[in-house]
Amino acid sequence: MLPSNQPKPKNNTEIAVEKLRGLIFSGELPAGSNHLETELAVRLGMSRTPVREAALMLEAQGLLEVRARKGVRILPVSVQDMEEIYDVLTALESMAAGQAANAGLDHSALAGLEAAIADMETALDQGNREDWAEADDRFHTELVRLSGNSRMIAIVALMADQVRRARAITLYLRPLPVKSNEDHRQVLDAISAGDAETARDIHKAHRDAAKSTLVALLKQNRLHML
Amino acid sequence: MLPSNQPKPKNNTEIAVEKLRGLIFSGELPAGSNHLETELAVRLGMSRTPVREAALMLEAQGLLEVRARKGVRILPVSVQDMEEIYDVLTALESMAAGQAANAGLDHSALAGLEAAIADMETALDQGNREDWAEADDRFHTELVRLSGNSRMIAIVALMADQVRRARAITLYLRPLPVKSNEDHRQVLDAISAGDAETARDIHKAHRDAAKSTLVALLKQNRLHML
DNA sequence: CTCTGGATTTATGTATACGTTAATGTATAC
DNA sequence: GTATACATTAACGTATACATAAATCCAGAG
Repeated sequence: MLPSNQPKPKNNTEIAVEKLRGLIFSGELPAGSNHLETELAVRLGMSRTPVREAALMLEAQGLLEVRARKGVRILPVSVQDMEEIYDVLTALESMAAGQAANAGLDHSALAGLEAAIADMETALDQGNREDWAEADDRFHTELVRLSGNSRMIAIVALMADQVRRARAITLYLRPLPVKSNEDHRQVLDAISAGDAETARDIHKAHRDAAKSTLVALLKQNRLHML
Repeated sequence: MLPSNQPKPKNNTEIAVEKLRGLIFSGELPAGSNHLETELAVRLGMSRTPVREAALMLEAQGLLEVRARKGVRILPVSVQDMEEIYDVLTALESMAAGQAANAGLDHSALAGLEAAIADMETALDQGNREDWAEADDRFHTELVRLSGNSRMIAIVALMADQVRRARAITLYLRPLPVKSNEDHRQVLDAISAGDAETARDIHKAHRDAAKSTLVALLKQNRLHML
């Protein structure tokens, strides 16, 4: 079978999950806002059943909250939430970096990381923060993907989702991430060299620094909720 | 308000989640088995709607799979699954151990860990594997609880759920966990001493060893699926 | 005897109706 | 003027009916 790029037929519940995620990330359903199931059903052009099922799934993913007679509430992300999420990401990604170093991956297997770093550098030179953020995200996703651990991949994706809005806001508040790019390069070098401990340690330090920077930024700007 | 031990009123979906979890862990719904929604609804004494919603939630938790026209399938846990889960637990718990060491916790805050270790030692002396497993579980849960990271706590609980059946089976196959108890004690000592790096490293080594033991045991006994 | 095509069955996916319950608003008593 | 109790309302939780699509079964041809 040829690689089918056909969008496989999805049921309405899956469609509702995707649409709601889109509405949340785009800010059309802002953090803290409440929405009745009926209202969302009309908006998505389907009945309450799939909308309700989608809401329950998104609740499990930590994006919203289903409350009796109050509708679904889009969960805001507090500074404390950000700290929690960064810690989880740090723990999992650092392990992934160590495992990648131990896996003895050849050059081609590391091409994804290499490309992400190159793109980050290009974006940085051009001062294009959006592109940098995309490539940075790609680096972290790829790092975890190399672990081959499906649970790790899923958890990291979930956590990344939860901070997506906050990152978009702080993207233009933070200093240009020059140090960050150096860190990424060092992590890749350690993985190439098969040095698991260095890969782990550098990545952990990188993430911890990113967390500190972000938290300080949020507090400076009085952004306690996002 | 006095501490209300009244079981707070739960809706049928929550009840269905609990009952289904119970049926899965008890083995009444064995790994790999398929069950129609209607059938489960009759069994739980409610209509399909809450059963279906519960199934979707349990699917998000990785305990089963909802397939169109094939009913829900209780997911078996393969050796590879166990490896993945142990790696996630290792990463998160190790970080938690390090954070606990850095938190400067006093003796009373560590009482839970202390008690768990004491219970493990008692159970070991008596050769009571069930009690040992319970106390071991408590140690790991408590370690993560000390981090105060609600996401970490939730993820660890989820992962622990998925290996619960497998652990019950291997509990009587494995050698008596003498080394394990020594490890726990060392982790607690490092936390007490505020030595984050040692706490992290020892705990990681402990978990990695546990994973190796378990995987070897499963393969020796041809238990590829649980 | 095997394989193919179509009819049939059946379980899910979805819509909808209804009961339940909590929130809101109003009226009355203090 | 305030507080309380009751009526009203509105949204969810649940049951159920129905549409849809896949799996099964059977017949007929090769």
